[in-house]
Amino acid sequence: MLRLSTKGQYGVRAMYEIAKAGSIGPVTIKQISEKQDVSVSYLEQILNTLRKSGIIQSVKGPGGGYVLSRGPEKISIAEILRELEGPVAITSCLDPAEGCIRVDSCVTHLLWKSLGENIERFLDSMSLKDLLTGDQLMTIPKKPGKGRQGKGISAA
Amino acid sequence: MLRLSTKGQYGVRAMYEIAKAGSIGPVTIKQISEKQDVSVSYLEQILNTLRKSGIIQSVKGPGGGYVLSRGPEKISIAEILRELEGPVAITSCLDPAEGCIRVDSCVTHLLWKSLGENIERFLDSMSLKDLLTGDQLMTIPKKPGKGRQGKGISAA
DNA sequence: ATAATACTTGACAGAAATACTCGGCTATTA
DNA sequence: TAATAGCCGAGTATTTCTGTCAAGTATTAT
Repeated sequence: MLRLSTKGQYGVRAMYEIAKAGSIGPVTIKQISEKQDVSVSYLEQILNTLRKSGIIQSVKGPGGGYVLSRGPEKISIAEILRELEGPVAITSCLDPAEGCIRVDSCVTHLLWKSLGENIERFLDSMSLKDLLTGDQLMTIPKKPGKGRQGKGISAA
Repeated sequence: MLRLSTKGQYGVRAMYEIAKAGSIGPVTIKQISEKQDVSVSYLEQILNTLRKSGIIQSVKGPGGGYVLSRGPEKISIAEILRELEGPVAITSCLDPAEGCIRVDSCVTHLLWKSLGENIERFLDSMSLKDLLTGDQLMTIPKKPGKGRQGKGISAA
């Protein structure tokens, strides 16, 4: 349940590649395609959306590619996903584009709303920078408890 | 993004109706259908799944219907959704039924894993009982800040 | 017994969303 | 001016979702 579309996933991975290049220079779609194993065509579509939102900028011509518009610590995962997939909307009721007909009579309304807020809070708190510095996290033992686990993972 | 299927939503609403009847007696599919405005056919499918998982029991014949197998405080929303939609799996990588080919090379793996755990913790902490006693919550003012907001809504 | 009630099961079908591909165009620079 | 690299919109195959339908089984009131 609650699966993220590939578009969102690829988008974050693409942003990671752009962020990783950092000050080295623009990253081409082809490079991202090879490193992340996603087709050039599909990436064009994804990166185009992200460019229009102002989160990245493109440089045309030879030596061109994509660069971040801001520092990686100022770009949240939430922002990337929101641009590609719209706002978090557990139910159509909670989708600002659709609206709810029953609101008050729907006993589960608040439940889904809370869950959505919980998720957004998590995604807002995670930045591209966290992804960059988090490479080491990959080697952390399966069982949580020790080591840094990223932020925003507080429970009830 | 991250929408829950109607199956899961209807499932929770159906469970709510069964829980609400409580000790009064079994609730028929027809009653749930009318109160929650979901077709009988579709509910049959949903309730059958929930019955097989042992979360509810059916009583056949006239005067029959469905009853909870345990107290509403012992049935979490997570359990209901898991039966109907499978485990939380933000990406196919994290779906136990599919598995991940890249695990270590996938920089976003831990990110999605943390998000998934965060969501599960939330859903695990919410029970049917919370839904029952939460009717009053519906009238809480739109802006959060005051009043009880349910549990598990802690931020980073 | 038997009729009425109610759950049980599996197949199937239309709609919608997803996950891409394709072809041609525009801008930049060596 | 030619090569590079992004820009753009339409189109399509696939999958998933969201349900419907029909025939069957079990139980109980009368």
